[in-house]
Amino acid sequence: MIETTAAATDADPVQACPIAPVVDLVFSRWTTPILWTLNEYGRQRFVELQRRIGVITPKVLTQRLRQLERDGLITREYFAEVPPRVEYDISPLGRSLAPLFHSLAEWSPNLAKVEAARIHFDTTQPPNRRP
Amino acid sequence: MIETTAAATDADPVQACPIAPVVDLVFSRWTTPILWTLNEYGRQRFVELQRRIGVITPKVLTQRLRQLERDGLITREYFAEVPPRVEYDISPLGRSLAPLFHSLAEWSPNLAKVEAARIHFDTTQPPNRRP
DNA sequence: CCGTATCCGGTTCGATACTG
DNA sequence: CAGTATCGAACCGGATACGG
Repeated sequence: MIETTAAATDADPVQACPIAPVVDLVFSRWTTPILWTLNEYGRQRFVELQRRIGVITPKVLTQRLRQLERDGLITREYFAEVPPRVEYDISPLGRSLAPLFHSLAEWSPNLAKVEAARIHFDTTQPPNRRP
Repeated sequence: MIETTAAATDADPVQACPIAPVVDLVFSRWTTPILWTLNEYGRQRFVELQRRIGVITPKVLTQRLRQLERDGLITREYFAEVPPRVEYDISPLGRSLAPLFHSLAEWSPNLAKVEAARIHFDTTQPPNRRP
């Protein structure tokens, strides 16, 4: 590596957490719903995505779709019709994330424990300082 | 379900992406490095975490630690010594995320493909509009 | 050592309006 | 239909300083 000091080595975020790059890639804002929807419902066009995701504005949806296309996780196909039609789909690389989504879905029942932990924390730990 | 209109059903973000709550919980900013470090290096104190993670400020680290403690993913133990000592550790619930982290680590070799896709995109797709 | 308090700058998001 | 342009606002997150 270029950095020579031990401090720099310790301070390297990737060193501290090797999975951080993957997280940034896959779990950035809006990327999860987009990939999930494409993986679950298959190839679809812009407005379908927008309606299924629910609240996202066209601007932000476009931004995220471009990003995911650039990263090779989704594909975009343009049809020069009137009215114009664009179809998005998940790519093979994007589909390779499916097991990951499956793991996440499998863990989701534990959310009940999280909710219980929050209630416990809020009822036992006062908002002010704690020893 | 309680919602009766189809529009509301379609617009429900959780409906659109059931794993979104888990993602928000586990992959919020800084939570991944914190959980990873605790899971990898075991019980440690505040400054150790701070040095391993690298660049995080005490304020933000405290915020995220509190959040994770409240969610039941980590534990905090205070020792009334001089100087005071605090030790954090991953909880059983937090440790149940380990397979997830493992899946992420397994996927990380694909980052090379992402990098290649970006280069391809940047060299073939002009910055201006595309059909 | 382990935080908390305050200020402040930058990203990012949403709302809105408009084009091909 | 599928975006793009512009604007304003909110939300972190970092720097700094201080307290138990």
